[in-house]
Amino acid sequence: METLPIGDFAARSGVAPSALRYYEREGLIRSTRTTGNQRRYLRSELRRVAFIKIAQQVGVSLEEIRDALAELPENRTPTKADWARLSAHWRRKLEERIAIMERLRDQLTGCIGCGCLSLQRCNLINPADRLAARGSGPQMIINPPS
Amino acid sequence: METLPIGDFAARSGVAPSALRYYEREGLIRSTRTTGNQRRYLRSELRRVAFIKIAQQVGVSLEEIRDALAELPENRTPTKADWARLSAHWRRKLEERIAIMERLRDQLTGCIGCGCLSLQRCNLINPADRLAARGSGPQMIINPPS
DNA sequence: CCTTGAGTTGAAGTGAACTTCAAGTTGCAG
DNA sequence: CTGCAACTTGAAGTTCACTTCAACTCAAGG
Repeated sequence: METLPIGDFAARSGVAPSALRYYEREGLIRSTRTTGNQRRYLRSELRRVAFIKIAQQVGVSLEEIRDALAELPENRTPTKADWARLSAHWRRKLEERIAIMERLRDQLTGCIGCGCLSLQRCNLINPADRLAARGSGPQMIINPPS
Repeated sequence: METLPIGDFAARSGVAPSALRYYEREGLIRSTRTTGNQRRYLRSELRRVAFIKIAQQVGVSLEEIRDALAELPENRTPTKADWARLSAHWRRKLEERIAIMERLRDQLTGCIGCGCLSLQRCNLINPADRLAARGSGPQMIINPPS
């Protein structure tokens, strides 16, 4: 089966070789090795990298992405159906996130204008159906204590 | 004018005192000092913190947020009009970002299913009207080289 | 007045997601 | 076969957005 060395794979995926090695260490992607220990990537791995990049745009951490990718079959190249199932899952996450941002958009001007931006009662804060934007950052807004 | 010590201000804003000191060092917020060198915050600073938190949810870096806040008047407490102008600007950013995520949502399943997720020609990649999701991360997707 | 909780500082630590570096190895074009 | 770009590794460095720590000072109730 045709494989790509890391430089070509990096060029095709738009991800730096160093990042690809990092992803591999973190268990997000896999590669085979030549007899001389150099990485060779299956073309199907491109789809994994694409998924990683898309999930990152949505604000998902590599750890969560790894967990999601773990649902793909280990022993065979994932089929369209495998990918479709996974992407349906992410579609829902994406929709949640879109909903949050739409609410933010609808209320931003009003809230700032009216001065309710005291964070106490404004519904920009503490939305029940939040989706973590980032692992770090001001978790209190989106993930209030208690 | 009535001011709040850092603990109270932290409680009301939902941001830890350490983060507030950090924001001050970075020039995002300001405080006055007591004779004994303790910080006292104007209530109007709460609005700044709220703005910071909202912008962060949208995926904006503190540096960009600082630059945006720099447009507020230095010498007087910002009025509703000042805030409205600023928030109108961010509303547009938010709308761009929502549009990107909607396109992502509409094409995710199809793209993954069809295999075009090779990142070459799929329109999930290299959208012309991107908005940086994060300062770090895979800028190539959203900010392709050359 | 005195205690004690709240505040002060600079410096160092954290975690995520990488990148850079040094020193060495591999693979292929000529 | 040789030369050189591309590859390998582990370790250390980077940026962002904070947090934690140590050592100290301030403010307010009893």
